[in-house]
Amino acid sequence: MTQRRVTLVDVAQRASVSVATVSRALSGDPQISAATQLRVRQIADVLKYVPNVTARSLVLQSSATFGLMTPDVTDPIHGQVVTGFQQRAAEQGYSVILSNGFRNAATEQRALREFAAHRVAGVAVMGSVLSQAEVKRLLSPSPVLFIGSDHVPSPGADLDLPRGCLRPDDRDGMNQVVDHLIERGYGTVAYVSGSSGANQMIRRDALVSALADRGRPEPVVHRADDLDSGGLQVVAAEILRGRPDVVVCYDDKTALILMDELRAEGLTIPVDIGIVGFDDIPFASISNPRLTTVSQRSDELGRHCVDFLLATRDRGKLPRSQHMAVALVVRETTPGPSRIPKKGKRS
Amino acid sequence: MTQRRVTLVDVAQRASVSVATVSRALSGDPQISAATQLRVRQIADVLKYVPNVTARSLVLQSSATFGLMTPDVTDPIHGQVVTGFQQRAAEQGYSVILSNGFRNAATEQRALREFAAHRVAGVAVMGSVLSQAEVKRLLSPSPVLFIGSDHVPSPGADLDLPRGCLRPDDRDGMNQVVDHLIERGYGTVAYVSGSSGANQMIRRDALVSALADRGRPEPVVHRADDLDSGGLQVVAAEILRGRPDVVVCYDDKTALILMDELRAEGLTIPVDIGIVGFDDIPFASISNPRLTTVSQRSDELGRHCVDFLLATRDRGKLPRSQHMAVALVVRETTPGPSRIPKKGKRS
DNA sequence: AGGAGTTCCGTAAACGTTTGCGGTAGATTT
DNA sequence: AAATCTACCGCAAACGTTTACGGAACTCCT
Repeated sequence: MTQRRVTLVDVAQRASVSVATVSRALSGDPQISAATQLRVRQIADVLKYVPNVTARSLVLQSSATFGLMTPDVTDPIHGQVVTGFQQRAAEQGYSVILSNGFRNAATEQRALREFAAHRVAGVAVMGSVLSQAEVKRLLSPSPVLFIGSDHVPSPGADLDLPRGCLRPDDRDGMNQVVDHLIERGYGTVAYVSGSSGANQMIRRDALVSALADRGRPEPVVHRADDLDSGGLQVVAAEILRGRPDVVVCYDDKTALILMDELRAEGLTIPVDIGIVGFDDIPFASISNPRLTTVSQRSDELGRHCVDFLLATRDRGKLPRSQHMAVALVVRETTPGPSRIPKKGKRS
Repeated sequence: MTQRRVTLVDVAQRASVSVATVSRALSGDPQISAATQLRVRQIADVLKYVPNVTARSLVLQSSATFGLMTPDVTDPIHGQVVTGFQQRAAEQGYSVILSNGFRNAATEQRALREFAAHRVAGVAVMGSVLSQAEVKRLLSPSPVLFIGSDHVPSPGADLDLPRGCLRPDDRDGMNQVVDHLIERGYGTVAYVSGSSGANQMIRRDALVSALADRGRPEPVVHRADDLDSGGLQVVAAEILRGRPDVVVCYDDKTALILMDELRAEGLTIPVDIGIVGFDDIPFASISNPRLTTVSQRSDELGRHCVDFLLATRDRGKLPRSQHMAVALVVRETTPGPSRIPKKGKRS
């Protein structure tokens, strides 16, 4: 804390060259002779020189830093995205500033302002309660990428695709789910939404479309706003009254909590009722019974985000919005309404 | 991307004052008249001025930024610490750069160097595979705080306490666990370690001490290095042979996976065997059966970390190492060896 | 009326980099 | 021997802040 950190001038003095030469030598500028480069590098090494990125950012007018805002890293699905994002960013020499928005407008605004103050090279936002316009306004002119947002073209539209959104292919996922449900002989299906705003609607709509496309009756949808404080308890009660054959949930977290509530109500899964989740978080594969869900490579999504941002830097504008591939993974919570699950190894 | 961002100069020109005045006005310096302050603030507002923290950091020789290195945010327990850390940091006007070390020495070194390059105001490190000395060396002179490390005084020592470590009170936790186990009539107990290095030893030692203090036989300890790729499968097989009454696990994640493996082997929990975890991650309370575990407020731990770091800034040296309070929460996996669990509401 | 205080603001240096431009020395050509 | 070229390197400006210091204008006292 007290001693000064070693700077370029220290290295320069020790090497009897100018700071310019040191800077160039360390960056491998061919203008500097190989001999000098080596010598400078060695001296920088023994002096334990660490470049000051804030100074560098200042002159370069851009910091090798990305901002990443999530509702809450505690959620496994967010954690995976964050991990992938940070990992890929590090590979490309970028740091990432993390901020939790907690689905609170004021907190999110503060977080985005913080990113702007840091002059980040780009920002990825997931599950914001703010409008995309406001987010862009706060961050401008840094490129922003929306993870799991809805400005993604429907299969019909082709021209003038929206840009800067990345989300799992809910439509495909729900199609797979419904096909599976039909094959297993389920009749009535219910849907229970999670807590995140616009996000869940997309997924819900994907389910109702999938059902409709196959001539199936509409699902009854239950809405749970507050997952953590017993919001699913009332949903469980509703479901107990309705008694659908299977309930598909907004995400695995919702599904897992719901399973607990349903068990508390005396139901046994999957004998009395089937459950399907979405995301395939790690705990989905070790729950009891193991959860059938649609798997998305969230870490890949995170990694892809920084590639998106990097491409923006190179090409000047954000790439087109994209869907990430998903895949249904059938486990133990959807054996078919009449079949009794058999104990055994994992799927 | 293309347009320039508004700086102090822009505001100064518009307000017909000097940049110094603008700077002071925005920071509420009493040297500037109230009238001028108001006017400057308004102009800064309409111009949407956002201060450039990299420039500020450069002149202040310290960036309002903390570094936080975790093995992997995907782990819920780490996610909670990160969340608490970031939240408290934001409250204090600090940003946090997140980096995953993945328990890989080279990756961790890169991450720490990155922190040093950012001239962070402090760093919190959890679950590193590097030695504390090396971490300090890489980061010097920034203060470093070790989360879950072992330089914590044993209850005997009092003088010259080590500094800069924060971890849950494993000893107290394991005492509570063992008391509970005895009360419930468990006889033989096994321990299975997780994957994190020095960390798990502390917890294991806490368990064996707790057992020894109460005149109980030593636990047989199983070691699982690789949680994700079936490392617990062989442990489950071992346990099947040993058939202890109860197995206490390094953490909830280990416990939950082990439960799954044990079920796959045909055991039913808790009738055939009891399980206790550590951490009380969210999924511990909704597993089937619900996991009894010792709860630590990981988010509080994270928050406390930034207070630690802040205190270091003010007082010049790191505060003494501390234990965080923990509390046993009894749920359904330890009803006693003979009792059959009854269905019902959560504990 | 002149000096001392007070209040308010501007000047300029500094933080550690990067990089365009110019310069020097030696080598090569005329 | 003068001129051109090449290879290497230094000078200095710039990035956007903060803050010590000085200075102008005004008030108040004697």
